[in-house]
Amino acid sequence: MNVIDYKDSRPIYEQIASYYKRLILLGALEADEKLPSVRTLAIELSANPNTVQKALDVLGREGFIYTVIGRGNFVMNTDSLKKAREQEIVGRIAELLNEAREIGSDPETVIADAKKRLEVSEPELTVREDAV
Amino acid sequence: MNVIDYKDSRPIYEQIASYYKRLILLGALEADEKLPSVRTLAIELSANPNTVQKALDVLGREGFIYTVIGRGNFVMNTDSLKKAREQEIVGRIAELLNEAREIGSDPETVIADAKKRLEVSEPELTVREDAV
Amino acid sequence: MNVIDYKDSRPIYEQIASYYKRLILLGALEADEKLPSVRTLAIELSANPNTVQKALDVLGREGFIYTVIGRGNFVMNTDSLKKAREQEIVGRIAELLNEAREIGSDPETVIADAKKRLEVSEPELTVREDAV
Amino acid sequence: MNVIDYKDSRPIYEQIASYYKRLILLGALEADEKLPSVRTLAIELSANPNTVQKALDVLGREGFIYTVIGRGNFVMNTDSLKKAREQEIVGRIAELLNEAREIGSDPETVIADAKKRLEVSEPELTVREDAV
DNA sequence: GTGGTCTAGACCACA
DNA sequence: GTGGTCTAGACCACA
Repeated sequence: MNVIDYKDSRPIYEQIASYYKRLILLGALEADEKLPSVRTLAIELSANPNTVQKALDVLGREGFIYTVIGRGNFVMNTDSLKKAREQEIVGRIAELLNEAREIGSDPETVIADAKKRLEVSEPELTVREDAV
Repeated sequence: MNVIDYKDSRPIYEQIASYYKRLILLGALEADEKLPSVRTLAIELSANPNTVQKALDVLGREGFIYTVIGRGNFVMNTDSLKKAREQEIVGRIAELLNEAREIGSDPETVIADAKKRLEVSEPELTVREDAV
Repeated sequence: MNVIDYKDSRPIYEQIASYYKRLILLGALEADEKLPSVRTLAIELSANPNTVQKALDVLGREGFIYTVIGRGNFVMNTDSLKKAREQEIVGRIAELLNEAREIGSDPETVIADAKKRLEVSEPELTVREDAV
Repeated sequence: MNVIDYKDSRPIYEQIASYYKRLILLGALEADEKLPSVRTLAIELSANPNTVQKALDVLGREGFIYTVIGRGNFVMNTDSLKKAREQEIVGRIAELLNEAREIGSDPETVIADAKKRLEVSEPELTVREDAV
């Protein structure tokens, strides 16, 4: 699988963890779904089993999966995870807006510019723009 | 000085570089102002001169300071640096908003929540927005 | 290996970096090929590991190699690097021709003289130009 | 005078030497003309007298000026200097063209591109192009 | 094993 | 005095 990007400066275990965080938050993996074994994942991802184990440790520590010894790793229910991540995002954006203001940029302008860069994904809206 | 935080996972040279980037972008240091010498900084920051040197290398490479051998390090003009940083902030916020949308959060709500967390500094403006 | 020349006024780390830039641009090292480890290179080049590390930092920063911690340093794809270097060469020659003109030399003569000094490698082509 | 550029990475003594080399090769200073004293130059250039002396040392060593002890520094006759510089330029261009060829660029294309970047300075030619 | 960081201390060019 | 380079050697994160 093309999960690991060697040109990415982040460590491999973190890339793997990020990949699964994303799948879980997006709902691509359901709550209580079992993940493949460490060995299987290592083969699928072409990574060292130690590295995969470290990624799973991170996912467990951050509440994305839970482990049942002897049975495997399972996906945690994501509702609270989503809320937590949303709060992280809110906090991070607030920090960035503060910094922007500190260096003399108007937060509203920054927000407007950021919105322009949002990937299009609301077809109705786009259509209506065309209709005008 | 309390610039270095050993609990911070970032390397010391990067913490020092970040600290000065911030001072420079905020305008706390003026263009062409001379920084303290490497040796002086090392003492002030309780770091090794080599580590300070590495931090200054980073700052030089990224256009925050320029060096005159035998004279010292000087602060670069920050106009273009500020614009570049603003663009970084815009891009980062756009990424975060995209991620929020992916996990099912409304970008507008996220923005509204982030604004609430902005350090208060322009109360009248906020009030007038409500009044409109 | 005879990479380091102590009579050369350039620092050792830069000589090492230049050496590898050349190998990479010439295609002597292929994309994604692994370089020897820092420690191995240090022994081969008779330099200190820190110095080798600094050379690799330069190569990484300038886009010639990428690093996977715990795995090693790898050669970057060189297409864009070659184009960038070609543009550098064009710019440098333009500067030199301007200077030649300023001191009263004819740029065309200078170019013709420079061509005569090109290492011979396509004799037929030169002959045919004369024949035209 | 605006000879020294602190943002230039070259040492100050070299910037001063370059400045005078240029003036001499351009003919702006005539053969056997006397240069101002070290002290005077130091003031005019806002530089340290030691630094000015070092620049003059370089100019003397490379044959651009000669010193009469107790009388001052004088400009050398520039004919041979110009020829030497022209040969340096020819050699450097040849090196660059060789390098271009090594990385797969066509020397003729490189030359053509470099010519396009030459600063315009031959009005008649330009006019004729318009006339065509 | 592999790269990255840091300290300590020496030595050099430059102003 | 000021910055830049280099060696020696230790220690850490990562795979």
